[in-house]
Amino acid sequence: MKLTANKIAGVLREHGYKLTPQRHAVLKVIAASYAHLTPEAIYEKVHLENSDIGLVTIYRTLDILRELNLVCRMHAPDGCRSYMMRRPTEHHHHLVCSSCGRVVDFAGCDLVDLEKRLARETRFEINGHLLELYGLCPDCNLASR
Amino acid sequence: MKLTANKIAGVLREHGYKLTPQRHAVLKVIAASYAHLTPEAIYEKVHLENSDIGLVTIYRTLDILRELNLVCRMHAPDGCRSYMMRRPTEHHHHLVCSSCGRVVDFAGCDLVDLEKRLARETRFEINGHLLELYGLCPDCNLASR
DNA sequence: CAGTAAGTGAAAAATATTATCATTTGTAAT
DNA sequence: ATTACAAATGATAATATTTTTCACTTACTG
Ligand SMILES: [Zn+2]
Ligand SMILES: [Zn+2]
Ligand SMILES: [Zn+2]
Ligand SMILES: [Zn+2]
Repeated sequence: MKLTANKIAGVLREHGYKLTPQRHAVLKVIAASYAHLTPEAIYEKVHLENSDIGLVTIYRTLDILRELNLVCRMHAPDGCRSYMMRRPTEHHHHLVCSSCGRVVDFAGCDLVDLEKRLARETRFEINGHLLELYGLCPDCNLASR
Repeated sequence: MKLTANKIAGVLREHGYKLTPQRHAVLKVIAASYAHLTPEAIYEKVHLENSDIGLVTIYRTLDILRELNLVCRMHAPDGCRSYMMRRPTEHHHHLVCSSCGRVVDFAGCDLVDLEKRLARETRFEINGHLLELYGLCPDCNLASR
């Protein structure tokens, strides 16, 4: 995981944002996790180390991290708002374990043919898509036998 | 649109639900629309004709209609909970106009190859997906020039 | 070290959804 | 038709989620 404090500071400053301990704490929690996390979950994890951060700041920070492409906001099987470290820089999607929340990023969604076909058939101008795959990760799958 | 009152009544009764005027009103509003509607929007439309239906009943009714596969619950570009008449009976997805909300259903999402590849690579047991396409319908596209 | 704009926390407000409960009503059996 | 009763409803309250406001604090600049 190549997310040095320096790099974060750089990205924030580049865009005129200050590097506050709160922002650092939030990013640290997200960077440490390979599962998606809700704002509430992030709040709780942040609190274990740093108990004077308000939930509001979590929300505000997440908005900024999202804007700077440092995190992905995603739709989990059980909720429409959670966040992940953004690890691939290119267009990608998420395969999510509905039991433990673990996420595997994948590229190559390859919807262009479908989109072309539909654009032709419907005359829509298609400009985006939402795609998430759900399932059970190997660990949870074994555990459930 | 082949949604006769009789047919609705039948589906409801088959599953032990009563056919109330409220349920009929909700379904009528949804059946008349080719755009996705939020619970609030449905509430407002229902009220134009029938002002004594509570929002709670809208929610309850939508749950049931969803369970009976009479409506689709979907993710719109601007919100994670809206409803559409379910017109195709088979597995399908939605192409949504982000300006007017109009929805075109389409089948043939064809994610099986992708899912197979990922199942092999990740050892996940994949059991579902969320897919919505977004764009501008021909009318809104023209209007925006 | 200031000076200052940006950031923060606490609280309140705005939204969205679900639960509770007394009353009403659709249905089916008289 | 009348009745019996489980199911459904509306009003209200409760819960949950997200945003706004504002006085105070702090990270950055020079
Ligand atoms: Zn991602
Ligand atoms: Zn994609
Ligand atoms: Zn549909
Ligand atoms: Zn599909």
